[in-house]
Amino acid sequence: MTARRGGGPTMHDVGKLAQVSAMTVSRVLKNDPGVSQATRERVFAAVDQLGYRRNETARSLRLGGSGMIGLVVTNLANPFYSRLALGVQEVATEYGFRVVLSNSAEQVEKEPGLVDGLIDHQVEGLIVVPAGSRQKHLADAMRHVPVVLAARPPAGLDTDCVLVEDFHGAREATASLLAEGHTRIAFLGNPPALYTGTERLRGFWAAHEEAGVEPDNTLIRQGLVDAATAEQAAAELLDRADGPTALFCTNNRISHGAIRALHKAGTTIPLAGFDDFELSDVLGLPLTLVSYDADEIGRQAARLLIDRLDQRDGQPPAARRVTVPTRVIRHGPPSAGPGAGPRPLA
Amino acid sequence: MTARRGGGPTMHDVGKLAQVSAMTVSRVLKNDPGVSQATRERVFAAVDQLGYRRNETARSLRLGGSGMIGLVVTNLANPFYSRLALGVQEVATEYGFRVVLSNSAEQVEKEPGLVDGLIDHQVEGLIVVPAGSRQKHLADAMRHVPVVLAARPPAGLDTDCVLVEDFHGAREATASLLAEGHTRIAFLGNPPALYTGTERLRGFWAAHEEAGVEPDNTLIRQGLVDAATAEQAAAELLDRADGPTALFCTNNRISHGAIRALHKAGTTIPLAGFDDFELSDVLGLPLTLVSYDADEIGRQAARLLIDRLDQRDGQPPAARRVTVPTRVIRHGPPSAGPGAGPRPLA
DNA sequence: CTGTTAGCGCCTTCAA
DNA sequence: TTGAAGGCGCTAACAG
Repeated sequence: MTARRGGGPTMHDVGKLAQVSAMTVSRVLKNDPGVSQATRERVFAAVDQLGYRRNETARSLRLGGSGMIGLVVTNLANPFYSRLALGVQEVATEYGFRVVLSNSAEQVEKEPGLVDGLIDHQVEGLIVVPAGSRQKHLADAMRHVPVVLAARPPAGLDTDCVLVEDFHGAREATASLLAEGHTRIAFLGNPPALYTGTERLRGFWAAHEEAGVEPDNTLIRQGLVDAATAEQAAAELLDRADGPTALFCTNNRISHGAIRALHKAGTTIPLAGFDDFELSDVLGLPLTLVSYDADEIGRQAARLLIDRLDQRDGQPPAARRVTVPTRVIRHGPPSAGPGAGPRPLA
Repeated sequence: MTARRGGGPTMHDVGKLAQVSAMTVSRVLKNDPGVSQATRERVFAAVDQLGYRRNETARSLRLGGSGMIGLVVTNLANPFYSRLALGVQEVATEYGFRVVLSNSAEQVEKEPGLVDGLIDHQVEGLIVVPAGSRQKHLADAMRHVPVVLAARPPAGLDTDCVLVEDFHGAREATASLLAEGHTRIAFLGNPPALYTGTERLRGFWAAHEEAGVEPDNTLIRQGLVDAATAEQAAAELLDRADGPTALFCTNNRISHGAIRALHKAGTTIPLAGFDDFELSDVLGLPLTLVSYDADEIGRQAARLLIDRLDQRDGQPPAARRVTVPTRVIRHGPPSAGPGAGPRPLA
């Protein structure tokens, strides 16, 4: 309640009460050894009595270095991002940094503003999952603080990033469908402007080539941005006489949409996709999911960033690229194979 | 890269380049009308050339008021909290505040430290979803800044909160099971130390009383903290000869655990619970879910807080209590009623 | 229209 | 072991 703007006791107030100078208070609070036990105690008592809290804003102004790192993601409601954020926080906390989180709420055009805002607030570094393909604002940001990218590679920037084995995972999951005899696999993908979009399509394609199967271009739908668009695309494909015998989805939201389409159509065909999700194992659907540790992406990104922060005075390290492994998980009933065609849902 | 601690150009640098004083730069950046167009342009040019960004830390030190509000939640990975966070951000941004997010990662004992840290960083107010039942640290916090509680009522504090219709929702969902003839409904609940725990149990109980059904105490399990503990509790109950014919779960994680237990047991009985979740409609289970808008909790909490911030100099408003409505959603096949007993899963 | 002075709360440096 | 001076970057309040 004391808190009208600028209220609150200062070190000076504490000092007055403890009958020492503000300087001594500062020393006590910093655990500086050169203070007598007696004054120490008086100071702590005064701190307690006043409910004094050190003003970190003033402190960082003086010291230079706010102890904060910024994290920019597009959509916290997507578990991928929230887990990533948790990973970042875990490592940041360990190294004494605070994380300031910004969320662009799916609006790509807001990202530059968020990045600028974080820099204005003196974050010492940034971890960004770029929402779009333009990274000019990140180049600008790098003039001020180190920037590490997560889940997307730099485009025209020279900096670190943490990536998922997008190509490998997509290839493996697709291969598993092909191995079951499927030759008409639909591809439901996010916009190709995104790295993950093209990379996962490449994996999909490579698996086909390796299996000697020609992908049917009419079964490839890109540019899906959420569960709703994915559901519609899936529904259209399923409705075709020469529809797919299996689906490949490039992320969790697209899988959700496709699953909903299958459900509404009252049929099921095997589905492979990126990102495991909660309850995937109880759906009773034949799922092949490419799973990876989103927390770990965040942890690694934080480590790369903090490492860069540690080396600020020296030669900045060359851009590094860290990869987080994927593994394929099978859920639900064994696939009936392509011959069986769409099964009615039990 | 320029960013060793304390680096970066200052207003003074900009001024020198534009041949004006730092004060004039300040005025230009603040859109102060009393500056000639010519100098304006020179200043902007200099800003551009230097890549200057105003130091918000110094600014807020001077102005008093950081423009930040703090949000403390236990687990961002839970969609309930991430949606709440989105709601807070939405309103905060609208009013020109930045949100600093802290996550206690399920460790109740970390919460006081997070709150203190946010205060040290000069947040102007706090929104907290208290993890435990002790709120002493929040009383301390209120000495410094206004605090608004979300999803839990204050205990021994005099401040605003935003609540869900816990009692009402639980009663309604339970009543719907009772109306189908179930008399042996298991209650799977979180720790009774939590408000939501007791409140939802009250609703469960009230529905029974109204239906003239005596709840079986041996079917009531409280203190479940995550999906795993819930799964185990559900499994034990389902294993009993005189087990329940329906389940009531007090939150999404407990529902997930229970659903997994049902799945592993290869049976299904109707399940009612708090929190709708993704794909709930596709599970093919008879679900009765109490749904509400978690974003809205965040939005309302932010509004209450900002309103308090606006009134800092005047008389602080009396503690307000806002309620977010619930509604009951039915998914999956119609309930077979209690007579049918556990059905084998399709 | 523009500049000077002073100080937000803290800490580094130097002196006692 | 403690204190005084000065300044981090910025901006109100007062000149001019």
